[in-house]
Amino acid sequence: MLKLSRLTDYAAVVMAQIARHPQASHAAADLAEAVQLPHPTVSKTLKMLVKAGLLVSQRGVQGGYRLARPASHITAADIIAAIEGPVAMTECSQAEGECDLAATCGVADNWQRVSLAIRTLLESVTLAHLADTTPIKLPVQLPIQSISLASA
Amino acid sequence: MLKLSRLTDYAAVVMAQIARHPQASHAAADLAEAVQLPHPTVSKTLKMLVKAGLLVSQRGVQGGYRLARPASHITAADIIAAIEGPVAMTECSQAEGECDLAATCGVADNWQRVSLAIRTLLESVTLAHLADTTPIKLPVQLPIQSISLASA
DNA sequence: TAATTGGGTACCATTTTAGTCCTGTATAAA
DNA sequence: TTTATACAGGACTAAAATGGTACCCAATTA
Repeated sequence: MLKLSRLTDYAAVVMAQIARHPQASHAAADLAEAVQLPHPTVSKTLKMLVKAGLLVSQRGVQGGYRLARPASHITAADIIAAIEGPVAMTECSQAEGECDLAATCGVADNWQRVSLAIRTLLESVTLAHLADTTPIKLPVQLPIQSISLASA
Repeated sequence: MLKLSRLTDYAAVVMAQIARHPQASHAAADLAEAVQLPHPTVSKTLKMLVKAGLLVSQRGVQGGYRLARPASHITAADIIAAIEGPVAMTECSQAEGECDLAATCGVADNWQRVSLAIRTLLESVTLAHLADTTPIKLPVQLPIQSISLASA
């Protein structure tokens, strides 16, 4: 299904929540309340986002989390990578060494191109887009079609 | 990682193998040999592809598998869906009923737009592309960029 | 009728994921 | 300096998904 993990979903929701009030410091408990998810789980997610450098944290009274940089400079790919690791479609596309089956595979190159296209797409969607409640109007039909046609 | 399952990877490899010899009937054992994967696993994958309507099978002596339609009319999205179910990024984007958290989610709409863009991309890549050993040249930089800009 | 080849399904082992909890540490206010 | 607050890090468990195998049945053809 090419599905995101549930934690990644949480991460996006939480990041969006923070992005809507960028000047404030957000405690984990407050965020959990705001998005109606269990505190420990939200907390775990936040820690991962800090480790990935998307959030900065402040301990102690009045502490909490803030964006590490403007929402327009944080991409969907960043958020996904923070929770799930590098965005890649196949195992061989992230392994260092060659895949044992490279000789008989025959699709590796083109899969990687598709993977790259998806990554580029995800890098072009920012947290600012996601946090905005007004829809992004994606004119997917035409530009995307042109990608496949390029090979024909 | 937005990664495909390993079986999906196998499916793509096997489909590409069949697509390169579209007129022949391919027995599961022969395909397993050709792609250097265990027979039972390849067999399982083939059954899923038949059930999804991407391959047709013939039992008995000289039986085997063939493409159900030309490789140019089978998409990457078809293959992924055959193994993993419908292509969707989030759980809520495939569930019938509303998500309980819809009220506090705040990113649902735009995630779905991203999901749609990816699906459209995957639908634009055909098995003919994947089976071709010459690379598809994807000019991803420009057209994809234009998608995000459309919201700005 | 016998050999071949796919269909369907059940099953198990392993890995991944989700979720919780506990202990430690930094901060700020009293 | 003490104390309450809030994050850091990691261990741990339970549940689910995944990968892989095996078995028996059905269809086809020689």
